[in-house]
Amino acid sequence: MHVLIVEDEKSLHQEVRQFLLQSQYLVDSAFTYAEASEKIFVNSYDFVLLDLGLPGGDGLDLLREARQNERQEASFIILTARGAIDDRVKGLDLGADDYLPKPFSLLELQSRMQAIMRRKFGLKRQELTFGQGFQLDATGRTLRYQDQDVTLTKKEFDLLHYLLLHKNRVLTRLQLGEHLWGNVLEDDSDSNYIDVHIKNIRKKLAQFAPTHFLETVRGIGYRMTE
Amino acid sequence: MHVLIVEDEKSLHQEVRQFLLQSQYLVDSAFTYAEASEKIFVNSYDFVLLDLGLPGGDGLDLLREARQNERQEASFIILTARGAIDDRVKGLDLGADDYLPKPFSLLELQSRMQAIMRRKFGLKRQELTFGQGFQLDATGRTLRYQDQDVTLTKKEFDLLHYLLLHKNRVLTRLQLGEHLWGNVLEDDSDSNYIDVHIKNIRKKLAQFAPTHFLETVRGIGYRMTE
DNA sequence: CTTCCACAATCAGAACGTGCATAGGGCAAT
DNA sequence: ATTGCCCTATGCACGTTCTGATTGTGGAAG
Repeated sequence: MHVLIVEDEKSLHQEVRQFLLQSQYLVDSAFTYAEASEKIFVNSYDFVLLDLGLPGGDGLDLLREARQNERQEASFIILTARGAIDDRVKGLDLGADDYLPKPFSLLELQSRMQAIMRRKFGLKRQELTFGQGFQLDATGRTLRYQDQDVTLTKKEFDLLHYLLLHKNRVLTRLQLGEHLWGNVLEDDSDSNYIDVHIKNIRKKLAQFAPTHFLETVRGIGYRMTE
Repeated sequence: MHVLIVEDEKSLHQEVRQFLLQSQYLVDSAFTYAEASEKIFVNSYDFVLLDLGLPGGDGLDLLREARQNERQEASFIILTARGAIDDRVKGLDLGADDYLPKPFSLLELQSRMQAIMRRKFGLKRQELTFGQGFQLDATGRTLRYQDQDVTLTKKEFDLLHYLLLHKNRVLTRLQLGEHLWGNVLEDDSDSNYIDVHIKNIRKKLAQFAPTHFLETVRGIGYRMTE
């Protein structure tokens, strides 16, 4: 799931960002109207969290713009201090998916996002399958092989999940470290804890089926294929 | 992709450098104003990561200088202590491509660079094709011939990738050495490790199709054609 | 056309680096 | 106090990269 946060107030922005990163979203940031406009145009997001009081333009215009582009499938959630019913109505008219008045709790944000996802994808959960018979349920945090449960620890699950979200891309140890451990500015390249977790994951999965889908890319990192 | 890091604070510099190297960028370094100015003038970069608080001069002057040189195509990303809004505005006015407040996450840096690249080249995924049926995916670090995987080692992949990025241009051993090994100006012409790698690449590719697209240019270096 | 030389290609093996396996200690949750 | 998870440390094995010697080749000069 790819999310764009459009919010100029730095501390709030950072807070939301951090939270979403921890929830396994891929997060992108925009602080101004221009930045947001460009990113929405260039990338494709699943969600756009949109603050209305932006420097450089009215957030609602962004929404309008985006809705005119039919290729755009992002769900917009409007964040604003203005409790103004007016904005709310306009926003929803223009096709916003939900509306969240500031201040809001991160948990509320999360539950609204999940609600939208349910709406969007039916009642279907976020399920990722791989390697003939494995099925990872991100919301229930379970992994199944055919009909048997596979128990993973938290870190193992997160690591596998993250790799799975980026199927067919090589992820470096640094990238993994940053996402899963938040090592923002640390260089523990001398540590091998990621390797150890990978090894443990492989060991657990190998009880059920060969694990060639979880590849080592020598000198770079790891990759899930298929 | 060739990046110049301009940052006097050593540990941060090193960190970013390490990360970018691992992300397959070609990295060059400058610690002072003078050093940076010279390197920007002499070389051509795709990105310049520019710290503003430099010994020997104001970083913004560097940006201004560079922008006056129309042959200069580098994208500038400004790195500076959080909250200096003034600098930010000035930087963007002068034509910086993006702005990153310290401290920043390496992933954020990467995603911004990718965003800029998308803007610049309109690329989504870096896929390069060559020689009737070969397809190289830079993000997944895979090479395919029709539907079969071709496995290359790290150096082989990087070398091929680099040649491919400069299709139809002859690359000298010095250029290749400089970019792939960071041998800035060394006359180790007595070593033939590049030839060896070329040979190994040819050997692997030849299993699938003739390799006339990878040419030797006698006395100069190598070239990918088509 | 032949000779000759500089440069490229090839090859084997040495040196190096990286990932894997394993074990154990610290720490948090219970 | 006990359990289980996460991280660290270490040695090993293997794949990768580089070296140096040798063979092969294109092209300029005679």
